[in-house]
Amino acid sequence: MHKGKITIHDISKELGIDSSTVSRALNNSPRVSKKTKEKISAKAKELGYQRNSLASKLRTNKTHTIGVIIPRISRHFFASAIAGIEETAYDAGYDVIICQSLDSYEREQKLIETLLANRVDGIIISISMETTNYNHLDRYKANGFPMIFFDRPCETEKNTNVIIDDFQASFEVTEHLIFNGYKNIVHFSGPQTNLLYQNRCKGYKAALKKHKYPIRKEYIIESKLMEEDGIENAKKALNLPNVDAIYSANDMAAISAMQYLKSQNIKIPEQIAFAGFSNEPVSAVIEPSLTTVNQPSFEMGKVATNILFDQLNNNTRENKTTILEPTLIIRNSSSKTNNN
Amino acid sequence: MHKGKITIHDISKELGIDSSTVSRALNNSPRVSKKTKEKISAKAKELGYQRNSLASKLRTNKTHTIGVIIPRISRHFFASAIAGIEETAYDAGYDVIICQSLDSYEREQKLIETLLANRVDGIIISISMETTNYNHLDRYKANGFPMIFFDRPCETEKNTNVIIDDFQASFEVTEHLIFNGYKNIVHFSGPQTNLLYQNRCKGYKAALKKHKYPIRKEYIIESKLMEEDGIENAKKALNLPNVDAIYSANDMAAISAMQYLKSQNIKIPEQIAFAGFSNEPVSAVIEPSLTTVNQPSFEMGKVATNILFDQLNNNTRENKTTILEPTLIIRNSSSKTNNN
DNA sequence: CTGTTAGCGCTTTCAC
DNA sequence: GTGAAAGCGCTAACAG
Repeated sequence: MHKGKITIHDISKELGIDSSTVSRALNNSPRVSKKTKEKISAKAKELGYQRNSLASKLRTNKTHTIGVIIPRISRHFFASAIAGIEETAYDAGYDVIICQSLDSYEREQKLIETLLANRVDGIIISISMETTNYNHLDRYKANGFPMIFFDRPCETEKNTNVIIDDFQASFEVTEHLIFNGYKNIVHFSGPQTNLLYQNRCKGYKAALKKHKYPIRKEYIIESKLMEEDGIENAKKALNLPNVDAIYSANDMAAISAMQYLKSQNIKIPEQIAFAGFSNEPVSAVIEPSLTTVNQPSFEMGKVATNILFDQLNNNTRENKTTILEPTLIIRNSSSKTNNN
Repeated sequence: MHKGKITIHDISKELGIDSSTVSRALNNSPRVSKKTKEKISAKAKELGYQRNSLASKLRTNKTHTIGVIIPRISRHFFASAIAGIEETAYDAGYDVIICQSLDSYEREQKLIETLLANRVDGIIISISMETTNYNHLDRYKANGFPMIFFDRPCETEKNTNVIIDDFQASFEVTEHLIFNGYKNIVHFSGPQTNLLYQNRCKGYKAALKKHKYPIRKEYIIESKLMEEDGIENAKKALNLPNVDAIYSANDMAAISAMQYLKSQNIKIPEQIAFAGFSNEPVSAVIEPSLTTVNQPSFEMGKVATNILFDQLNNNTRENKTTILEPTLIIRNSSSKTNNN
């Protein structure tokens, strides 16, 4: 019986082979004979040897691990992005550590510290909505630590971002509503702390402007990304005159708003048409007529990871911004038929 | 300028203080004077010192990290359980590594290897649906490595499990349907590889038996936990005569089945009543009349983590099974009114 | 093909 | 209150 963990030295002693050879064998070095390898791996299995990655990582100064920080895993968009990240990473022999910031700046900061203390090789991050200054990031970027931002852009000139063209997508979905006869389009926006919601808001305004529709401040309803917000948003929208369409740039608000409207027996899209950003499969279930801009979440994850690997392998750190194409999903014709 | 990472030795040299003192100071040891501590932490900040957790963990043989393996983060139940785990762990100063098995046995095995190689202090796991033998777990449990199973029970006599009483919950929801006048209740079940779905199935049968209703094999429809399965399930159910209620023990199947039925304009619950397990908030949105058994996912996470900490702190490994109470949510009266 | 040796960055006795 | 020295488990020159 052995107390504590088995090390290569235990194998070494039992076999009378030096621990360096054991190490090489276990790493499948070509410089060890097949016979020795077999003996060693047999003994390793017998003793229940379990490699100590910490020691290995410390020694080699390589962890083969990437850190991922996202607001919440429960959001479909992020869960799907993670799937893309993991697939790409695992294929390349990398491990992935997933962390949630819960959209808290403080937590985000701590997570970055922890990931760096654990010497991850790079970080893929979608910054929290509370994050308005980037001091906690600049320090590491200055040292050439690879950081890839996705979904929520971060100073696009100075960083590597993987995003969609939020302005354009927002413009198109708004115009889609206009083409279908809707005039009084409420916009549910998100926290204006981040470029993402700023750009979506700009796209909405630009579409209105192009078609010479008025831009009314009270028609732009801002909120956080919480489920509760949707109900508030819906109530506010109902208090406005003549609303015939809602374009929500914010999944959470959209879904819970629809839920609320339904519970009040306010039908969608007969009285109100919904359109908006959403990767939540639920939205289609709640309202099959919903028009949505689906972001390529899985692909985003893959692309971000590949860019990170590029940077790691070629030791480059260029700050390019990659823009992916979203998909406008028009589930059925939701034209406005009655002109009241 | 310094190339590479700053270590305590860099601070030590710059200050002419031994690295052991630097280490003590950085760990806030009471055996270092306040003045020295201040000097050291100032210099650390100045140099951009970033502690190397790997070295620390290797040396102390303590990682203050727990591993969590769940099938998928995108499932609301698991995302919520993770929230409970993280909250408890962070409060205790522990880090959490989240991994998804994607319900693959092979992947689960590898993840366990990786977590153990990284010397996590314990693992909280909800085993994959493909997992039918526990060899990959027994080896570590035999060594006294702490493993807490939750949601999906694993050999309850031999392990520490945190579960709900699936039999009882299933019995109650089935009986609830019976009390409301439903007679021909289809049961959507999950993979029979795991006790969980076995027990839910038994509960269903027991309720029928108690009320002297026939148990018909074709009324029990088994499937995996995939979204696609729901559609198949729904089709199968529609082919059966006289179905007036469906009790799904499987969230995914339930949701996509409802989605399918809706798309076919088959109304719920007028022709068919649904009831079942679900922590997905969406279910309430899709069908406000749905009766569901909600599992205390967040609490499960907290409880599992606390049990793990108990075992770690008191160095005990008793195999008790903790049974939590689910909530039967009856959203509105879904009695069968017409007796056709 | 295998052994010797040094050291990754940190903590922790043991001295003083 | 601080320093000296050893070592966690592993890998990687360098020899032979």
